[in-house]
Amino acid sequence: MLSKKSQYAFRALTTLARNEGKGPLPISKIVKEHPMSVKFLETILLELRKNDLLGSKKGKGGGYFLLRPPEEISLAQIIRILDGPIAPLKCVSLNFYERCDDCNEVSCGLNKLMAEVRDAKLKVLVKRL
Amino acid sequence: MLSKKSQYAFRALTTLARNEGKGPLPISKIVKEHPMSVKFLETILLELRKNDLLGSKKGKGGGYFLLRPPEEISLAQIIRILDGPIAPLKCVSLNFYERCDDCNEVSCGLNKLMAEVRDAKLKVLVKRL
DNA sequence: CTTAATCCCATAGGTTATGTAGGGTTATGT
DNA sequence: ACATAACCCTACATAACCTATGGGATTAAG
Repeated sequence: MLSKKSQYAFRALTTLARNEGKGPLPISKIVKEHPMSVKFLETILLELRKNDLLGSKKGKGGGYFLLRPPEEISLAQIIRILDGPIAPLKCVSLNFYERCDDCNEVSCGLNKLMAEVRDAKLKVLVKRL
Repeated sequence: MLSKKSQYAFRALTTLARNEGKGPLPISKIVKEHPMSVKFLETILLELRKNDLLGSKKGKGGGYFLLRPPEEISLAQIIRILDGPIAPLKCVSLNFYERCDDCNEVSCGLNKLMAEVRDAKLKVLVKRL
């Protein structure tokens, strides 16, 4: 299940994408379009900024803006930052790999399937915003 | 991410599938093949039984057994019972549908994508065990 | 210089999910 | 009777999730 974090992030980013090139957009404006907790959105955008997806400008006239063109931003990136791995198991994750000690990765029938799931999900999620 | 519940269930079910037709298999035997908490597995198998995936027999010589041929059992069924919806959002779930009030389902760009993700996942998960 | 807008940061609470553990009850075959 | 095994209830520790609060730092504009 997609977390609210990622859901809200998706909505905020689409708004930011539509605002592309028009300077920073403050949280207050984003919330006007998508009713949600301002404080919660704040932490979300902060996290996206720390992961170099967004830039920000402080003070009056400040706000958030995309650091890359919208075409280069995908849901996969958002999810990886806010929710973690796309793969259903760490042992088949591309970006969050961890060895699993209770299944040997060679013979475990599960990780084969989960790798397929990962690829299937990715094929959809890498589409641009 | 797949829960441990579903992971353990998968392993237990493959063992039960291999034991098909040879009568009930007790938890003690399953655990011998897949080292895991007996108590935890107990609750898992119980849940699968309540959802008509498994049958059980008490007492000496008792244990668990599949209620259907292995070919008719898929990971999708296991996940739905133990982890819930396959779809990343309730509003696009086939088996756990719930209206979402903060996005209107017609124009929300997210649920379209998530429906695609659901289908992509399902295509893999409906394969037989 | 003052004010208002805005991002920034830390913390805390309530809820739910997760994984584990203990103890006792009931049914069954020998 | 006895041993085996499923069944059921409770409790707990940890983590994740979502929201809320209070303040601090920075900037633009008047």
